[in-house]
Formats: sequence, structure tokens, C-alpha cells
Amino acid sequence: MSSPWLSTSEMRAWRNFIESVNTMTPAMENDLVRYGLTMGDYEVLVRLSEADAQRMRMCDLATALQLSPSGLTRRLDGLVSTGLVERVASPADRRVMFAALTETGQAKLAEAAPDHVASVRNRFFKGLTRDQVRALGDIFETVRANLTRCPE
Amino acid sequence: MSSPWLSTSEMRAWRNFIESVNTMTPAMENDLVRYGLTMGDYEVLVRLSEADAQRMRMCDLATALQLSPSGLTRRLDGLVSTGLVERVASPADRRVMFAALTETGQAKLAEAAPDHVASVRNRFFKGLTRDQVRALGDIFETVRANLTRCPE
DNA sequence: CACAGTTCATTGCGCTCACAACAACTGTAG
DNA sequence: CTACAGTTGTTGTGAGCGCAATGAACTGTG
Repeated sequence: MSSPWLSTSEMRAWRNFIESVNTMTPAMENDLVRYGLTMGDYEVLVRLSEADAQRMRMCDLATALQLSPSGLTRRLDGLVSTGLVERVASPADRRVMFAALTETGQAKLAEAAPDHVASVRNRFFKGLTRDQVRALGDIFETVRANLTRCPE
Repeated sequence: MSSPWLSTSEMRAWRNFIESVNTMTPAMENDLVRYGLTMGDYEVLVRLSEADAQRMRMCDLATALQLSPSGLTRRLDGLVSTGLVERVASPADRRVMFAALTETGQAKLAEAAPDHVASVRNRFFKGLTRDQVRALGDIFETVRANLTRCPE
């Protein structure tokens, strides 16, 4: 129970998990290159597209993306320079900047999304049964809940 | 089946998975800071400790760690400077360098390992049933196999 | 109103990594 | 023996990210 080592079953799960993540991430990143997007960029577009008025405050967006404030500032720089997102000052609170999806950004997301979804299916869900997909949902819901409970 | 979108079940699994990885990785990284190690460093020590004569060729190690050659060179620079690993030239082939675990490195691994294992248990396996752990092993073995089959 | 504390975004700096170019070396074909 | 294609590892360069510091703006309390 409180052995200092992982059990055989745990070790197998852990190693396969780590290796899958390490392989899958660059592969999916690569699938997006043809759209001129990184996975980070894509996540920004998705979040904004789901938000009211297609815009979010920087700090809320950073939290949602689990990114540091500085990281988000720099990531947005890129998206702004390519015209997919624009910065909009808040009239209510002059400290805050909104990251707002542009028409171009919306179009780019619509263009890249089907391929990205196919990529997720192909890299991740391919070969898994319906039960396994459901089990995955349960498992990582537990993991996520456990992680948010122990921030330390 | 070939819908352009993820099903509800897939979406749930995918988002929980991504968020878990994003949260868990820095948390576990943080757990190793007190030993002066990053997770990358730790992985190097583990791989070397499992290898014959506690040493591996650079290119084999890079492959095992899914790291680029240059990435490994730089990572090893750090480990060499702290004395945990040393570079040993191969007498047989003068192109190759071995990364070899030192006594210090072995001791450091022995020191950090129990805490790291506890970290994995605490961040990842905590709250999962034995069946779920086994299911995880199966699932990511499938994912990993699928990824290696489609390198493209 | 004044002012201490908080929130928000950005910038400087350092770290890690990948890609491309490179240098050293091996071994095989001719 | 020579030529040359393939390998192994390192270095130059640039991208992305976090931490800490900064400055601007807001909040609340006396």
C-alpha cells in the first residue's frame, strides 16, 4: 500500500502514459503546422470562440489555459501580429485588456478545426473502445479533481 | 463515426486529460526542486541506472528519452557540471560518447526516488481503483502502439 | 479625500528545447 | 588505398515559457 516503489501495474500505466504524452504532443503539434498554428495558439482560438462576444480578459484566459501571465502576453503577441486576435482595452477597468477573436481568427479556427479533431482521433482515440473512452473520462476527472484539491 | 467533431464522451476525456497533464507536470516538477533536479534530469538518471554498466550512448539515450540530440547534449551539460553524470569516450568508436552515472548520481537518484514515487502516487494514482490503473495501462499501451505505427 | 493593499498586464532575464549546420569518424564500394 | 555516404555528437540560432520586478489602475478603509 505505502511501498516506496510503484507496483508492476502502476509502473506499466505510468511509463505508457509518459511515453504516449511525449510522442503524441509533438505529433499533434506537427499536424497544425500547415495552418501556421501551434497547439497553444489553437487553444487560444478555441477558448475565445467559446467565450461571450468572442473575447476574454487576459488573466482569465491565462488561468483557463494554465499559462503564466507573461506566457500569455507573448503568445498573444504572435496571434495579434498574424491578425487572428486583437487586443481591446476595457472601458470599465483600464487595467484589463481583452483578447478578442477577429473574423480572420474565426475563419482560421473553422479551417483548422476539422483537421485538428481528426488528429486527436487519429493520435489518441484510435483503437480505443467506447468503454475505454468513458473510463478515460472518469479517470482523468478523478485525477484533475485530486490535483485541484492538493495545489501544494 | 467520422463526424468532424468529438463526441461528448471524447470531449470529456480529452479535456480532462489535457488539463490533468498541464497541471500535473509542473506540480511534479516542483516536487523535485528540493533535490536540485528537473523531471528531465531524473529521467536521465533512471535510464542510466537501468542500463548495463550504468551508461548509455548519447544517441540511444536521446531516443529513449524522446529528446533531440542537441537537447540531450545540453541537458547532460547540466548533469555533468553537478557531477551526477560523466561523459566517457568510447574506445571502439571515437564518434560516440557514453553518458555514465557517477557514484554521486547514483546516490542522488536513491535519495530522490522515494519522494518522486510518492509524488507520482499522490498526483496521479491517488483515488484510482486497481481496475482503473490496469485500464490505464491497457489504454496507453494501445495509444503508444498506435503512435509508433503512424509516425507520420 | 488619502493611502495602503491588490489586481492586471507587460518587460527583462534565464532556462530548455528543436532545427540546421557542422565536424569528426566509420565502413563499404570501387 | 581512395572516395563517399551514413552516423554521432556538438554548436549557433531562434522560439516559447516562467519568475521576478515594474508600472498602471482599481478598491476599500479610515
